[in-house]
Amino acid sequence: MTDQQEQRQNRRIDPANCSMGRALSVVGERWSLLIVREALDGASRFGDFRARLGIASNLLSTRLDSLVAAGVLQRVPYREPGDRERFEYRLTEKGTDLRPTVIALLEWGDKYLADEQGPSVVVRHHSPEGSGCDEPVALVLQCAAGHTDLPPASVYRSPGPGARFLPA
Amino acid sequence: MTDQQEQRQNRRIDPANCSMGRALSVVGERWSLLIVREALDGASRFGDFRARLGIASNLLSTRLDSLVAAGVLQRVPYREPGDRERFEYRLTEKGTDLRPTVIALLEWGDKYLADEQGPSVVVRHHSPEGSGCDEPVALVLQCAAGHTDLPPASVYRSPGPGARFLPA
DNA sequence: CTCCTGGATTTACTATCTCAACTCAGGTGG
DNA sequence: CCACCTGAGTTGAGATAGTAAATCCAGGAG
Repeated sequence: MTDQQEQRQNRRIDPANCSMGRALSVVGERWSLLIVREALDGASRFGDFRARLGIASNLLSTRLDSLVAAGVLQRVPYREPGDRERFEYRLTEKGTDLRPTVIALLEWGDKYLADEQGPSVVVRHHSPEGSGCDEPVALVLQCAAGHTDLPPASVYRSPGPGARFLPA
Repeated sequence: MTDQQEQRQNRRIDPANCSMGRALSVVGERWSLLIVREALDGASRFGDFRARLGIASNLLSTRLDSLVAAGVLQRVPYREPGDRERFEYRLTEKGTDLRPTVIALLEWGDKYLADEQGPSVVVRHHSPEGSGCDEPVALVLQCAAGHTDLPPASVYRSPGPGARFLPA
């Protein structure tokens, strides 16, 4: 029996009982991750997002609301001098924790979909004003024993504490 | 002038000229990444995906086609004994390279959206049959100088070779 | 007062997704 | 030879999500 045949017959984790599916229900459509990307890059106001993304204002409105509802963004009042109170949308910790996801997509896009000139964006270590190394940053898969550079085949999904299985 | 104000006025990279946007045009809707997730976990046949994901067959059909067109999956004929020729969908390298994206979403979901019992899926190092460490695997942001555990604020986007800027 | 501006909401339209039913090619059993 | 089963789709009606454009609305500015 081949691996695949075996896998097909084994008790399988219910795919709906997967954090990735839930994650996608929050950020799994056209705009959410792009909004998060811009927020990670400093955008916070309605107009910032609108200008940077070219998103329709009604959609931006509903997406911002749903990201606030999901706890990814926080609605914070502000007031520019000589202007009325307005709101801006700041990333929560839950929001900034999407950075690896954004970077993973960015890296994949850079590898397979970039212009001939190369990637348009490079993520670097150390803040713009800071001193520091300024080296490019990458995501690395690493196991708890410290092994790194894991080839795809050496990584597998196993049931965790919250696993539910499919009926045989 | 605050950082944010400065950022708003500086020359900005055209957000459409970003690999992440392009990546999202390939895998940025409800099902593609779930299909890739199942494929990474061994699914390859129409019925595998259908049973595991509960996706409507027409959508699965079009999604598989578009993933093949995008080069994420490859359509390979096979024939079970006593059966006619059929096709299965195998990940290409471009497809398996989505693993970090899948894992990033999984980790985020585990942190914020898991059941009380904990995550349902743990990604581990070393294949099921193999000897080896069997330790859980995580994504780590690491810069080329070897710095790791980079706090969100110490990472920034800078223009790469293919950058296009927005008109001031 | 009236106009202007940023931040939305409304409306009308289109595209995409869901669910259910149907097709179609080949294999099997009678 | 023929009815029928199975896996892999296709078709079509209705719901959901996205797009573009117009409108609203609460302050300030003139």
